[in-house]
Amino acid sequence: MTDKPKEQPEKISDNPNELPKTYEAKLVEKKWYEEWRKRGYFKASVKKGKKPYTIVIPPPNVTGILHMGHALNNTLQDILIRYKRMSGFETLWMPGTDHAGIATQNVVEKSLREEGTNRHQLGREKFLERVWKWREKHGNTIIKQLQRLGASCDWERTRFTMDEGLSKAVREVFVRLYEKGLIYRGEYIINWCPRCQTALSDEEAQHKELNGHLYYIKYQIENTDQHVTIATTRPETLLGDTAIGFNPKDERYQHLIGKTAILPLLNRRLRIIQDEDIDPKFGTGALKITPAHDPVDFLLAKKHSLEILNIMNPDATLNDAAGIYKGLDRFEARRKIIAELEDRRLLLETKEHMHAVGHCYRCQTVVEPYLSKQWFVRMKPLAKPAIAAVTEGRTEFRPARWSKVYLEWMNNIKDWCISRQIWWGHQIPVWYCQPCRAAGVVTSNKEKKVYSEPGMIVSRETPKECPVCKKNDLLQDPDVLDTWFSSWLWPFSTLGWPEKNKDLEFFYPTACLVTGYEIIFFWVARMMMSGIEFMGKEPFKQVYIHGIVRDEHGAKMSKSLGNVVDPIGIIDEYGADALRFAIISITSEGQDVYASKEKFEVGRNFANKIWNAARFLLMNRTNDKKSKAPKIDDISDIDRWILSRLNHTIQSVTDSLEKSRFNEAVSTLYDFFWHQFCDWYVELAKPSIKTKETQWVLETVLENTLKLLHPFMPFITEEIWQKMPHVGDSIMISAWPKCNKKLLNPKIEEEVGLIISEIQAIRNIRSAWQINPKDLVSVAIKISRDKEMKILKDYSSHIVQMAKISSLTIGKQVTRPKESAVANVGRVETYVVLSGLVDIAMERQRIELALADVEKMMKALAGRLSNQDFVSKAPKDIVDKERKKGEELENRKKRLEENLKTLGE
RNA sequence: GGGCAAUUAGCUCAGUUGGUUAGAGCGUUUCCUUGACAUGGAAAAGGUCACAGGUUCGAGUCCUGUAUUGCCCACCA
Repeated sequence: MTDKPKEQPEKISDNPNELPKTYEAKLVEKKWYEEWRKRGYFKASVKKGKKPYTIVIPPPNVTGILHMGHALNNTLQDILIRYKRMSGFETLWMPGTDHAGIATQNVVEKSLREEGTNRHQLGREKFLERVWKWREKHGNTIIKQLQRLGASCDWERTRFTMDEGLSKAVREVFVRLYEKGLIYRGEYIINWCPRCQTALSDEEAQHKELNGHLYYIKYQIENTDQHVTIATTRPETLLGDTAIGFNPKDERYQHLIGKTAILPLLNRRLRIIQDEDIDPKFGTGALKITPAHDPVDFLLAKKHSLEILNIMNPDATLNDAAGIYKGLDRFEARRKIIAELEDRRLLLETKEHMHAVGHCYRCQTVVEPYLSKQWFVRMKPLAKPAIAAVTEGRTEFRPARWSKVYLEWMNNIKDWCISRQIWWGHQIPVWYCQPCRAAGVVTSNKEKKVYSEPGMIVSRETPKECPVCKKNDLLQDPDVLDTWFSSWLWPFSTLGWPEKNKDLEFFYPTACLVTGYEIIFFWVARMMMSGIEFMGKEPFKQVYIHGIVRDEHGAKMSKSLGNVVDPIGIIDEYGADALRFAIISITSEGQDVYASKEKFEVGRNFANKIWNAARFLLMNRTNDKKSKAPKIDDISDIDRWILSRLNHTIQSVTDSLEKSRFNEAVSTLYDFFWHQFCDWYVELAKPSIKTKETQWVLETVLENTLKLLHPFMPFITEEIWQKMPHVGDSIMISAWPKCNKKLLNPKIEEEVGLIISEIQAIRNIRSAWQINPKDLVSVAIKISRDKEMKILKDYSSHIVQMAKISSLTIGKQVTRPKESAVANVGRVETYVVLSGLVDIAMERQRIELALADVEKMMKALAGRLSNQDFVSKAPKDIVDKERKKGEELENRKKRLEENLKTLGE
């Protein structure tokens, strides 16, 4: 562990036995990652004549530590970047982190709490110093972890949403939108988190279905003995009621018109109003109206000029307006009020009631609809072109169904509450001139018809004085902006905007955004709007949405559930390549991923297989230089076969990558390398391994496969490639393989397919009769056509070798040897001599089973072929194929029947 | 309330213009420590593709409905 590798990666060792027995992922990963960085392979710059390919990373929170979701997300991006880099693009993968306002503030506040203090005792300035210090110390964790994953980001460009350039972009955007009339301030019901004590946007309040109660409460009608019953889920809010209402069409309540109701417990007088928006079918049809604590009620209050009474403090305890309930927490108040209503027989009924309750997305506290003055962005005008961009196909979602989700949200977009009552973030670039504010003097934007308040100054730079009174008694708005107000600028702010520069021109717009569906609204949709608004172009051509990584039971991974599979742990144990390979292979397009530690073993095993196969080839190398391509006529059919398979694989993997079907690419490579190359070609080629031709084929197939694997498994492929004879400095910057169509050879594939089936058939018999793998058997093959005769004769030495045969007879006149078992492959009949071992009953059973199988297929086929509709309507080639198949089956049946007859002879 | 996904071998999942005998990994069974690899090799067992209709010569694949599960959205208090 302690000794460092002293190898010189660039140099090709002369020792043919150079790969260590096992793959040391840790050492190799460290070595190559440092080397790649040192050589500047990750760097991107404006290069005329080259096509750009840009991806911006979804900036992880500075508080983040790498979880499987990150591992998946960033592996996908790295695959695209590495693939495009090898394909000749100038690739930029722009990295960075997000300051994550509330999340980060929460983390630092927690440590303050542990020290027995809080941010208010510390004061704003000292607190912010603390947060910056925290970021210095911990903010790089996730970046380092991404590097261990192998991410080929241009790290020298790393940005942070609160660095100077991005802060400038934020202020620029705020001022521009304000001057366009798209930012305003106002008093509305917003989602309030009483624990974080800040406003949240609608998206940050996550609705969860909860099993609550519906309380039926009696409200008395003034000066009568009548009453009206009202159902509510939040009885404590009745303290803030200022009216009750019903639908004007609701006949049950017509007698209430002109009357006044009495608020239970507090005995306040309540107006009775009528409104179309009140649903007569819910509860009793009568509604208690609490303007300061319910968005619908707030609108009704505005419409009917009702009094608006706030009964809550920011921490969700009740305030003075709550009278004797003052100081109680909202839920305590609820219990107390229910109890008192019960005592006074004002609670008529309590029903179970399922309803959706908003929760803070950062701390899971139940949010409170709360009346307060906040800043908002008017979204409809921004949404319009962002809708068109998707409906007109300039930006494409993958899988396509997400565009529906996006459009649904965009079409129903609401204004965005962007102010937060926390300290960590971009402070709102608005100042108030205290004297002018007090005097009611409007200080800015008198001419433009935009929102303004007395004394208000909206400015890109910190103003030195009031433009009107020239005094410098200015106070900045204490609120900060929503974290997403900086993230939504990410695709261009990271490239230097609002400055105009070559990078922006070259690398914007980006090619593909890779992200999970949980942030389509938070981030993707908003980037679309800002990109179009400020750059005049959609920020990405494609949005690739992947699933969420869950545990093996489908639960979200979380520390508290203890079901986390830690990617760094997997990297430590199995290697980054194993992690990358495995996570991609279990991720099919758009589906959630269910991860467990065992699933990563597949990746480790594959890496091990690659390593050992490469070690074997290098051990048997006859030449330290790159082999020269032999004449195509000099190579064997087996060689042609694997070259055909290789080119097929190149084509298929490239297609899969172009279609973003990553798991398909990975499984194609797995199957090709393991089951075609290792299981068959390498085994078949062993006798000729020292020949020039085989050397060249092995080398060529290995090198090209390593290249195809490189985007998925960058480290092991580089390590092996460097140890192979090679041209160039690194596999990372080598050219992506191209399919050579001339080498695609269906005829050879069919022939070798027959040989493989033949070997498998003999092995099957050996296994069924429990012949020891060491023992050789005598085999006779009867063929009926010259075609098969030639193939089998050509490959007879391979069959002998692979099926462990002592003597092999091939011919048309072959008769069944005594005491032998039979297998049929196509029209070829194979007898394996079992001298002494043969058990007639068992062999009969084997043949009868095969016969039953054939008959079943024949029956199905006969049904199809006798169907006139099929014969006349299906395409000719399909019908021909079926007919041919019928002949084959007929033939096979005959042979099996004959075998059954001659059994025991 | 609206929408979206999923339902295929014991388990976890692939299967994209409908067309051979529906595939993989893990697990299981049998055999093998043979000079690349036991993180391995050879062979095998295992599926009425949730259910019910429909379209079609032909459906795991397309349409309609049902059931179960999961997710997202929504101001029925």
